[in-house]
Parts: sequence; C-alpha cells; structure tokens
Amino acid sequence: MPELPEVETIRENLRTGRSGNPSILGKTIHKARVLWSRTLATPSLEKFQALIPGQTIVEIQRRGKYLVFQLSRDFLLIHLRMSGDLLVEPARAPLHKHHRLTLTLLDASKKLRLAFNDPRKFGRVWLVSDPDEVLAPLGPEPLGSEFTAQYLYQNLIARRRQLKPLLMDQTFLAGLGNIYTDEALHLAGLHPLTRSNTITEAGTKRLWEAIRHVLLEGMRYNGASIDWVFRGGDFQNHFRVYDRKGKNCYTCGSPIQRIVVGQRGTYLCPQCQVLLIGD
DNA sequence: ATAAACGCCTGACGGC
DNA sequence: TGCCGTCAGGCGTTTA
Repeated sequence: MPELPEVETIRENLRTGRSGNPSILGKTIHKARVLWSRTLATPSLEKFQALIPGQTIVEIQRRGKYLVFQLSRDFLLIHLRMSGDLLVEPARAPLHKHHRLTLTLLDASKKLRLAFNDPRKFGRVWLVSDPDEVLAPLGPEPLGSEFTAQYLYQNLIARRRQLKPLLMDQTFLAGLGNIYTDEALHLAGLHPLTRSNTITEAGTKRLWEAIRHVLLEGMRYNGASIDWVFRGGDFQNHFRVYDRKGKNCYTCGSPIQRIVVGQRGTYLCPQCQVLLIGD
C-alpha cells in the first residue's frame, strides 16, 4: 500500500501531531502489546516486551518505505507493506479489530497509544540496535543527492531488466511502488517493458525528472488515499494513468491500457508510451 | 541474470 | 441474499 509519499505523510503527521493528537516525539513508551505474532520480525516477543518499556521516541525518520523510530537506546523499524497504517489514539480506546501491535505512551496529561493497524497482516516491525541490519540492502533515496540522472543512467544500462520491475526493486531504488512507478513512466513517455539497457541518456533524464516530480507531487497532496484505508491524502484525484483503464490520456486522448507486468496491474498510454525493441 | 509463480492475508466489488 | 472469482499501494522464496 503506502509508497514513499504516503510513508512520508505518516511520518510527518506523527512528528507534528494531527487531528487533536499531539506529536509523539519525546514521549516514553510504557508497554508493548503484540496482537498478531508474525507482525514482529525481530527480536522475540519476550525480548521485545523487555527492551521497549522506558525508551523515549527521540526522532522519526524514513528510509525508502520504512519508518525508522529512533528511540533512546534502540531503533524501531516499521514497514507498512500493503495495508498498514499508524494511528495515535487514547490508550483506553477499544482495540480495533485490525490492530496488530500497540505501544502505550506516557504523556504529561493523558495516556496515548500508537497503534499499528494492518488488515492484511503483511506489515512487519523490527527492534534493532543498528538500523542497517534491515536497511543495508536498499538502493538510494530518489529525492537524495546520491540519486543523480547520471547515476540512474549508469545503473540502468548495467542491467537488462524490464523498466517497471527494476524501478520497483527496492535494492535498485528505495521508495517507488506500483502507483508512482506507473505515473513516472507515463510522465517520462517510457513503456514499462522497455529493457533497461536500451534506454537513452535523454530518456533517462526524462525518467529521473519524472520520478522526482511524481514523488514530490504525491507528497504535496499528502499521498494517495485509495481502497478502504483512508489517510486523508488527495493524490488519488491526480493520477494520470493509475486505475484509469479505458479513460482518456490527458496528454493525447488515447484510452489508458491495463496490462500485467511482474504480476502487478500496470497502467499506460499506448500512444505516449511506445515499446521500442532495441539492442 | 532475469522473471514467473506462489505464498502470505483480509476485504471490497461485480457477476450470477 | 449468498456464493464465487478477481483484485488490491509489497515483498520473500522457490522454480524455470
């Protein structure tokens, strides 16, 4: 579900507070409850419940699609996968059916609860002393200084993969998912099945700009809110191709096509994104 | 090296 | 109304 812009939106809301709830920065964790055991990737339940109490939330970072909670001693990493979300609620509120892990937080005035809600149970939580134990395999941040058009070109031509699955490979680039990849490829005028080694420098430049553009646009609209997981974003009203099968391309008017690439629904404009057979 | 198939899960939706 | 197939913002493992 959430891709980089949605994760960034959640991070910002947790840091600054939202809808009546305060920021969770500076709060101390009192108790951990794990309601679906597989949600906890590491360590064991016993160690987790022993290590968490007393640790303060110092800062919240993001790396790719991971949320990285810097605690006073350890790091708490959360990946929301397809359907996860993080909610701040009163500690005494009834437990929602889909809550998988909760942390009660001590506030000066009242008790709060940070709840990991995840209907499909794909999300995972790690408590580690070094975040690189989990994050090391990730590729660069698409909005970071390391990710230049030249870097992208060199790495695209070094492989012979289909563009879309390669862009969604988190070890190649960290943060793009199904929606933003389709949006970026359309904006760049590239077919998702294009072989990465056949791309031109000009095509790479368009792709690099498109990736950054759609991510920044997504963040500007606080991410996309689709399906039953509503988080207040608005980017779903600005999709150019995603979920627009049969509707007209805003650029050329052709009907948007839906194909399957790498087992994922893929939307493209057949007029704007022509597959060039090369190499 | 690359990619397909499948598993992990619940829920919404459309067709009959 | 109920049943069934399909689909869903992700990713790890196995197989080809």
